[in-house]
Amino acid sequence: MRETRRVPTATDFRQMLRAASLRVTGPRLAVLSAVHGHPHADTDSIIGVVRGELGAVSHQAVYDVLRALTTAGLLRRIEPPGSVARYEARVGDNHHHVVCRSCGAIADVDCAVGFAPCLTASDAHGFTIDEAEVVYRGLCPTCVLNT
Amino acid sequence: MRETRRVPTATDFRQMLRAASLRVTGPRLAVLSAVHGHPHADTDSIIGVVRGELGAVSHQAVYDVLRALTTAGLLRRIEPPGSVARYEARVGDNHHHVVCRSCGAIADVDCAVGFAPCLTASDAHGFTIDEAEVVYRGLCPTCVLNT
DNA sequence: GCTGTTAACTTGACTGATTCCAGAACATGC
DNA sequence: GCATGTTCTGGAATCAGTCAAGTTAACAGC
Repeated sequence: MRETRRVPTATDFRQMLRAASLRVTGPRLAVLSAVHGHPHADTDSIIGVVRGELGAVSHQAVYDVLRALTTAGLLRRIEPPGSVARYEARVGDNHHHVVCRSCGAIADVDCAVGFAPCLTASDAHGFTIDEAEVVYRGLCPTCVLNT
Repeated sequence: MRETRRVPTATDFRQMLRAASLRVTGPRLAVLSAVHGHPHADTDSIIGVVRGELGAVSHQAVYDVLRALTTAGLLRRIEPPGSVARYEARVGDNHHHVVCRSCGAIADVDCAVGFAPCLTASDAHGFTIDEAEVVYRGLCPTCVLNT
């Protein structure tokens, strides 16, 4: 059902940027790579990873790149309640997240109820709904053990 | 199915506070009243409403009261992505929210799929899930017209 | 009703995430 | 190569929310 997700190479990243008509720069490649390698990482971690790879990069550049890549659709920004913004590289598939109440760990969850889970709200007050984002809350395996 | 929701009086708020073993103070009554009267209001609006009623109240007091009432279960804190924290007085019933992409308006939505909508995630990575929060995104009636 | 205890409020400073700005550096089309 | 428009740098600003110390006031017990 799910083929092995090949780890994208620098060339892949390059092509993704070109396809989005964005210039290919060091910070952008590094950010793309960092997010692919560290799903659900917050901005600060990403800055750390990028700096580890490139040396000195301003936090401003990372914020800028993250926003550019997000609006270009190469990244997805998620904002779990009680946490700072995080980014992930899985885009385009309708998946959601579990957040651990205790340690804040995040994992991906494919929705069980098909592709548009709760899109059929009973009474939407006249809103035109086009997306439903689900955040599950609970305890991760580690925290369950330490209860 | 749904009886008329009586607007709570100051006496009701008083009793709610006592029931939660919280002291009855002016700021607390004013905050409770403000949130009941302005659902989905952000902290700043609540501060405004409370000051309009009581005169000078420190923002710290309002933050403090909001947290106390939230942990006591009298209020619910919601954090829509891209917006600051908001509070509402509907607690205890499993309902969700629609957020307008354009103007940020928020409305309540009762979940269509019963009482525990998407709690059955297909693969929860070993997480023990106990709650699902759904945020619908779309356009409110007003913004649909202005498209 | 008075009083002591202790929770709640005030004041003011502070943190941490994010954004804005102006100038320097750079990728890319010609 | 060169011009040009975008991107990056560094610093400062903003904004929601938190911390800490001291003062005030709710309310339980007399």
